[in-house]
Amino acid sequence: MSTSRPRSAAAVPDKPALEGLEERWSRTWAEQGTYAFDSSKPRSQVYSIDTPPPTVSGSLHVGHVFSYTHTDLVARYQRMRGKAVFYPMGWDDNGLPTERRVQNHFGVRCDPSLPYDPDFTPPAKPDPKRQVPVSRRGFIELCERLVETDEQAFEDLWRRLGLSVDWSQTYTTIGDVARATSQRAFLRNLARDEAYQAQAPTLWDVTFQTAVAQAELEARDYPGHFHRVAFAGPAEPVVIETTRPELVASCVALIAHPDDERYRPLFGQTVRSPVFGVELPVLAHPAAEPDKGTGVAMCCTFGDLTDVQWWRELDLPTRTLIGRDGRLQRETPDWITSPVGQQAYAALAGKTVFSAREAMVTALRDSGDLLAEPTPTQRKANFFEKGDKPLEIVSTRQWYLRNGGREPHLRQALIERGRQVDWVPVYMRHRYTNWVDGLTGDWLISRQRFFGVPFPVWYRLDDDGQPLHDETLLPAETDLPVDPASQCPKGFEETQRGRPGGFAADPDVMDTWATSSLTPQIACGWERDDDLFSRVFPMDLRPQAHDIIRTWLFATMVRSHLEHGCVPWSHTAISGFVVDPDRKKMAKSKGNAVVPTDILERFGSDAVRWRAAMARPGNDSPFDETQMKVGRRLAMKVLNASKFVLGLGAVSADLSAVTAPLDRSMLAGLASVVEQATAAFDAYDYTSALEVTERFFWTFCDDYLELVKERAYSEREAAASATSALALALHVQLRLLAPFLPYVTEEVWSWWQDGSVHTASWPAAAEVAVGDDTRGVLAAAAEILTGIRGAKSSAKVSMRTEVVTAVARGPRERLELAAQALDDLRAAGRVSGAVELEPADGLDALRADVELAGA
RNA sequence: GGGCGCAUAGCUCAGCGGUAGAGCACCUGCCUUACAAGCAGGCGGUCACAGGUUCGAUCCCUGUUGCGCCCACCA
Repeated sequence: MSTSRPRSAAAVPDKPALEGLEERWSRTWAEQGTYAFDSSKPRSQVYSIDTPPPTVSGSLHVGHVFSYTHTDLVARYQRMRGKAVFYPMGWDDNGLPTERRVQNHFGVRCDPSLPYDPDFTPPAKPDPKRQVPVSRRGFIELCERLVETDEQAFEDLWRRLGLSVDWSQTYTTIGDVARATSQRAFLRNLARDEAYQAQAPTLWDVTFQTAVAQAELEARDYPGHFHRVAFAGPAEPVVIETTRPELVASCVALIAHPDDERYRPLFGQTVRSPVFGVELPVLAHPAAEPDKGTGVAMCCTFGDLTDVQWWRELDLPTRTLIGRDGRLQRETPDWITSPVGQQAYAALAGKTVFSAREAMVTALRDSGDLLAEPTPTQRKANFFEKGDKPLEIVSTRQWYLRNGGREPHLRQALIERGRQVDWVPVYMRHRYTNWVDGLTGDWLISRQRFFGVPFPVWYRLDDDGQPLHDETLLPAETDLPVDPASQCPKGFEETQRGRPGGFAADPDVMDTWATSSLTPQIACGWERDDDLFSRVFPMDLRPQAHDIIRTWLFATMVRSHLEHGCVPWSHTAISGFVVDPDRKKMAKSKGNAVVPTDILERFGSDAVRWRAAMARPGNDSPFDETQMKVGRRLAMKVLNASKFVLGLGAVSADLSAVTAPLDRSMLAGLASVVEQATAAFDAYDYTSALEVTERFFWTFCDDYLELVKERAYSEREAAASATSALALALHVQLRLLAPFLPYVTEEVWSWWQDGSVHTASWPAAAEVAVGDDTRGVLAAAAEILTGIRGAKSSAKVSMRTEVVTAVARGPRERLELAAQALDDLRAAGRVSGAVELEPADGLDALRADVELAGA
């Protein structure tokens, strides 16, 4: 064997077992730095992976276990191919989930207006009703403290699963590096005019009181009612239909389609709103749909995105009614001028949308303008994916990043970037293109939250203490990360904060995707470690699930395109979900999630990995425990078969000693398996690589081992051919299986080889190449053996039963192949007499007719 | 309404122009000194439906139906 030095087989245990392998080998790998990244390799010899950072305040379920295993299979294959694998792990501790968790755990709340107190200690007994305020910096410190334990638990699980991550390469999405990177990238975007701020209608979550981005929307069914409402027209009442009567007071126009004959005479005229008596124009716009409702719509600022379009394109006034807290504004709007209208508004002021709607329906009923009882309907409404109240549209000042939503050129460029990435599976690219094509605006990156990366921006204050949004004060890149709430801009004193003529910090934080879109830059050492960056970026692989193509994948593409002018990675592999047996997505909230530690405990890591490997990229797979048992059986079989092979004395060999046709035939088959598995892995088709390897392995065990063991046991010279072939086959198969079953393969490797199987080289077909002359010998012999076994099976006798005579019939060429392994066949079939070979060209398969002893 | 995917044995899935495959489950046997968490053998399918192309279609094309996911639909 060329790659490593054989040792004696004395290390083979009597009773190999799976128990204890995870603990032993994961410790060894950690101690020996088996998976450490070799940062001296040039880019061409590096394989770098943009691992998804799991949300640490969430919990891992078996779906994570599967998808992270998929990535590890590729990582292990590339490592064995000789690549230095850059395989970092991040922890996503940025954003709302951690914010809530830290609040509950420590009994604190973040108040960015507070100065940083380095001696802050959270309450000894957290009281959820009395959360102690803490500065943003203090809050981040608490977060970092809390996630440390979470991260340790996650790391323990990943290590146990056998992920070959380089644990010295970890990052968090709220740590210094991530904050500095996010702020640096933002400052660069700002300098290139890719980031800008604007006062504009914004999708707004009233619960979290923050703006949300298009990518975070979720349309859900929402029950409502249609209300037929009359506006006083010049002649007759104009009737509209609305599900949001509470917005009548913010109505700015009635709008119908320009070609709609029913309303054409009204265009240019005015109507009066019911209850409030506000005079409103009737206007024409092609976005109005004649067959919806009554064909004429009430345009409010803002009820939905069509309102925004009308407002913008028809240059309508802004009559904001709903505040950031989701309640109708308390002061009577100045556009309601009649005393009756003002009095009516008083009944709505300060109410939530829900109560205001009830009150408004009463008012309309009283005024006689509600023409029919409301009829129930199911409508779709936009929700923040983490929220539970429909989004409102509120005009606010926000930061945006250009993402092609408004610029066709940029949009096309980003779609083109999507084409430059190899998608696994390919059809997932459509989801990307589809999403980019459907963008309706730029990426809103600011959030009115506390725990996140703050915008590295201050504003100069005017003489009244109001921020001058055009006069931004920015930090130097070398000073990043900054917390503008606790640090002051260059040239100012902290005492000038909030004072007229002084400065104020931008109060917002970045969207969590604005940070996680930079995982390649964070992990690869962008502007921090130029040498590393040049060796690992652009990366080779982005593995992720299909539900976050529109968010994480797209956002990462945007950042890389804008900053580096290239794609962030050459490949992306999209995992499916693990679903429950009813095909529903597993989620902790649904109570159908399977706890990974439990599964690993019961079946072992290799078994779980085997099951994960059977799920092809992009395909959802149902969770089924019986499948885990199959993987466990394979792992056990590897231990037992290896023990047997080594016990036969097959520990060292060279190819030239393999002379028996049966042995050569087996190796020829193995050479083909190596080629197929390699091609499959190169195409990221780990499932096929496993299938072809596993199929061979079972044949190897059930047919070849049975046929050859008598000869291998024997003292004859022919034994050397068998033991050499066995040793070669084991050496190759262990490496083929190593990415899938890292524990048992490492265990067996340690019995007779030095070093780790995981740093051994991926097998080459040449290692077992014997030429084609004996191809088919093993298959033909196995076929006759099957016939003999079948005869014994139907006679319901033991396989040990002696066969007196056997006659094999079938195509002449197949018989001739089998003839080359006749002695082995006789031994395996326990044939005491002769095995006759009778050509029968009418048959297309080999048959065996046997006479059993004692029959 | 648009996009994408799926439909093959009871279940999970391969195959994708030339007479239907695997594993699991099930049935029948076998303690065979590597493995009973094993081994051997077996049962089981008009490859969703309807057309078309072809000498030939599970496979290619068109349509239909059903399922899943994504997006749009908020008057």
